[in-house]
Amino acid sequence: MSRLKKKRATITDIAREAGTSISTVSYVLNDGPKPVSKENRKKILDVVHRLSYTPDMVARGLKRRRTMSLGVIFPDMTNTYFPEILRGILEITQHEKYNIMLRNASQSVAAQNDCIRDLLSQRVDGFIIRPIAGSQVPAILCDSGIPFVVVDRSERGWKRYDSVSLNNRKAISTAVEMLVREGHESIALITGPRETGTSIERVNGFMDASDLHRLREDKCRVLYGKYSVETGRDSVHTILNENPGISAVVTASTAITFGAIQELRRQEMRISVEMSLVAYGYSKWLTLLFPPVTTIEQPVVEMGRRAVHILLQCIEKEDSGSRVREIIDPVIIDGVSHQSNF
Amino acid sequence: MSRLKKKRATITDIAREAGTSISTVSYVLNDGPKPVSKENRKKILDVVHRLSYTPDMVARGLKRRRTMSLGVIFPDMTNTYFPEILRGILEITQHEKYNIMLRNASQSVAAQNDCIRDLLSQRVDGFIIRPIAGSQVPAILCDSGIPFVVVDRSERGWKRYDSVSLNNRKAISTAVEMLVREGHESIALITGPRETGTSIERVNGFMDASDLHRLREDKCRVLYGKYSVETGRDSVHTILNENPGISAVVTASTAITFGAIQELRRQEMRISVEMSLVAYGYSKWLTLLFPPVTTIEQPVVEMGRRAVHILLQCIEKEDSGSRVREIIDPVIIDGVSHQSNF
DNA sequence: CTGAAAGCGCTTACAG
DNA sequence: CTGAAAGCGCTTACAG
Repeated sequence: MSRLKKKRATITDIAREAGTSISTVSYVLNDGPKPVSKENRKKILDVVHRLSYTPDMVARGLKRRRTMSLGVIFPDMTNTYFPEILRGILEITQHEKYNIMLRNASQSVAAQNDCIRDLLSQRVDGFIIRPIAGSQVPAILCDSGIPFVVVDRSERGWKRYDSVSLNNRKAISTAVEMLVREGHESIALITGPRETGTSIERVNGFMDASDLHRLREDKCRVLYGKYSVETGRDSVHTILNENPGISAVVTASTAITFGAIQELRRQEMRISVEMSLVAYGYSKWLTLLFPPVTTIEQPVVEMGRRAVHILLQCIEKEDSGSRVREIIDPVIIDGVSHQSNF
Repeated sequence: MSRLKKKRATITDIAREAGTSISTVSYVLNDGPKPVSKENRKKILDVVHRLSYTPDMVARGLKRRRTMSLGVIFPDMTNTYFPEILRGILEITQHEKYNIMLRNASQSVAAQNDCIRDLLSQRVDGFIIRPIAGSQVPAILCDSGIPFVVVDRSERGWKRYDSVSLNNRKAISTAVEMLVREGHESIALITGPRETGTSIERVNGFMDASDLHRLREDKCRVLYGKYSVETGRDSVHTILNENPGISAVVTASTAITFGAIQELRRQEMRISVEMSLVAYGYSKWLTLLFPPVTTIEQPVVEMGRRAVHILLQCIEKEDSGSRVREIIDPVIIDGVSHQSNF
């Protein structure tokens, strides 16, 4: 149980034991850049195995000027949305032998800058960043010359950089269309803050569909709030009080959806019967509610995967090529038929 | 937009510009181990700022033999349980200026070993590991002499090491007691695999309470399955068919709970009226269901926090001191009163 | 208070 | 096919 740090074998140990130079050891460890004779290779590999040698990636990183690690910055960690993106990121990075260094910017631009500075100090090879709402691209990030890709938002200055985001506009217009097709003419959208890019996109989607199907403006309604449970709850409350004609609701985030359902149940409104609901969100729990809620799914894991792909492109081919701007379409999950998947 | 990697300033650049030796630069950067004159300090700090120098943590890590990073290994990432633990871990590590290197062991012992080997190669200063169910402590981990702490499980060989886990036994007995106090005498527990340590603990908790309150064995029932939605669904189905006398259910995980609720709703059983339910789980969504479900919360975020604390103790004070074995008590969340928190 | 020098564990251009 | 040597960017014991 002693915690004495037994010193690990180094390339020098291997060389000594195998009776070669450290260069030769390195050549076999890296399969190059020089060839090594069969005998030496075997001798070296034997020793490597016997001493259970693992190369020191720190030393290698210093020498190669490549750490094989990516900085990942999210505005917070309490939101379950970000762990989902992370899952997608991790899936690819682990496969590609990259490390990620995760940071929480605590919803503050200052903290976000600290994270960037810190990660620069760690010598990450690239960044994946979900910007704080309304923030500008930090000078420190641009100046570094390190490639980065923006996920989930592309507002303001960020627009000029590689990014991957969701097709929020199409998602909401699809939701509305589904309801129209079911015969609804009086539909409400519950969405986030009025000024946020993502919310504007959602409202545009709502407009697209209501224009297309000539829904009467006075029979529809957009309610702004936050992407939160409270907003879902309060908005449903408002709708039931102020707009009794509304027969269907589109909820623009997972949290809003849970809040909305909660309030509908509390008011003993039977979902799908007295009030129809289409949810835009990502939580696997969402599809598990009963009665099943039709969900337009945010492919949030996929967003993480794509971000890594784009970033590794930038890092590995040093092409300062053209900007990549991916927009991921939503996935429609019919509440009822989806049940069988679980 | 050119991606030419502008070479970063090094300590040598700073020394040259400030007209001092690199030693002196290092002394001010580290506030020691030698004192530096006011003038030199100022000159150096000016240059540091002007060149926006950030120390190369890779080089520093190599020299200091300390990377300030912790390896974190989970058996999978699709389960939303692990991101919650991660959140707790990250909260502390970020504050303590540690990095984490996250790995997914894909529910395989072989992959788990690969992760350990890999992280050893990365020269992490310690490990936090949630072992694969039923796995033994990998020799490679013990032999490394690197400190580690086990989270969430403490079966088999793992028992001998620092760990932090949940008081699953107490959680379930508490759940049962709450139901007994409400007058229930015929209670079912829906839990995970019969052999797993965590499941055994839960069943023991169930026994504790039913013994204490002299519940008749033939009126109660324990249903084994997986910690999954399907198990929740199927078990409720079974109970309703085979044990019509049962008036209350304790669900032993979040996923089981969602499955159970889904099935109860589908069968049009009114929760709390025709069937009472106490859930053991962690998802914030859980408390948002309506009618509100009384929840025994798994303090899963706290588990992450504690794990880091213990590990940093081991790393920073090199005491090969006695084993730490923390067991975290559950938190009771009364469904109804909790509503106001959102 | 200051600095020259060794060294952390690697990679690789260079010479043989 | 092999190896001696320089160097990646730091820290720190040692000497002054």
